[in-house]
Amino acid sequence: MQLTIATWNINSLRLRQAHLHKLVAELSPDVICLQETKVPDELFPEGIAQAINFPHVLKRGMKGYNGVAILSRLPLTLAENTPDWCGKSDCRHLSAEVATGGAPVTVHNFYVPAGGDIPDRTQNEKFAHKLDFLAETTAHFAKYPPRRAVLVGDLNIAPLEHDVWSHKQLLGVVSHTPVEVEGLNAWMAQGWHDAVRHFVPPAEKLYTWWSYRNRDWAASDRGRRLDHIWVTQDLSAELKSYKILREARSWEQPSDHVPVAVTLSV
DNA sequence: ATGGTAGCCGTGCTA
Repeated sequence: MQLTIATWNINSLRLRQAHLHKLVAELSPDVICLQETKVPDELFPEGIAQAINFPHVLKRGMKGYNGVAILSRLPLTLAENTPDWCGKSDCRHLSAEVATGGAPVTVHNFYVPAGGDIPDRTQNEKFAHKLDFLAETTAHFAKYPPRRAVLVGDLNIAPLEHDVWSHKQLLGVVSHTPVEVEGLNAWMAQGWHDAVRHFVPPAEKLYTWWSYRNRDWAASDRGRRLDHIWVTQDLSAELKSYKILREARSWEQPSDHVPVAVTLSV
């Protein structure tokens, strides 16, 4: 069967429930991974998953910040005992097994710390947290090599030169600094393959996020590719297509991120 | 070099 997995930093699930209908119409996903849901589990709007016919829901949310969720058409089994990253219990990761026609597929949904403004771990503890988070995920997947897995999320790093609108101007800006890129690449090297760059040559500009702090995001087009989909090497030959839903940045009261999806045979 | 906007919740924090 074909499996389509979408990822989206929705920046408040309760505020943008209606957008999920559009996401489903445009991408026809089987699994939707959300970040920055910004809703505690007890206030999670269960009705929205029913309304879009995604009966299987896992969520890990908190008040005000962060929060991740997985909505699925296919049965999910929560992966228990995943690490408490950096000991913060701050709702940045959910992992589940998805029941498919064939063998199950493991999905990881991550929301990596943004890292604050100053790219120096001694001056900025949020940047230190981001680097520590990358080191922990790298060590985790080195210890437990992933198989038949898909990793998605807002990883808050644009690793390639053409994942940002200006490589030179962003080299010192958090999300594109060499130390972050090195950390992300070390993580990816633990068995992962970039499923979107699989389809798009590195010289081609590719963005999934455009700042709110811009009067005309489309005209200036100062984007970054912060949202990613990776697959394990055993699934890379099964990749069929990808889509970045750029038009979502123009939806009414939009998120600053747009959905990304990949389809593979499983 | 600076400021710009958005969402949550309180008059600031995080992105």
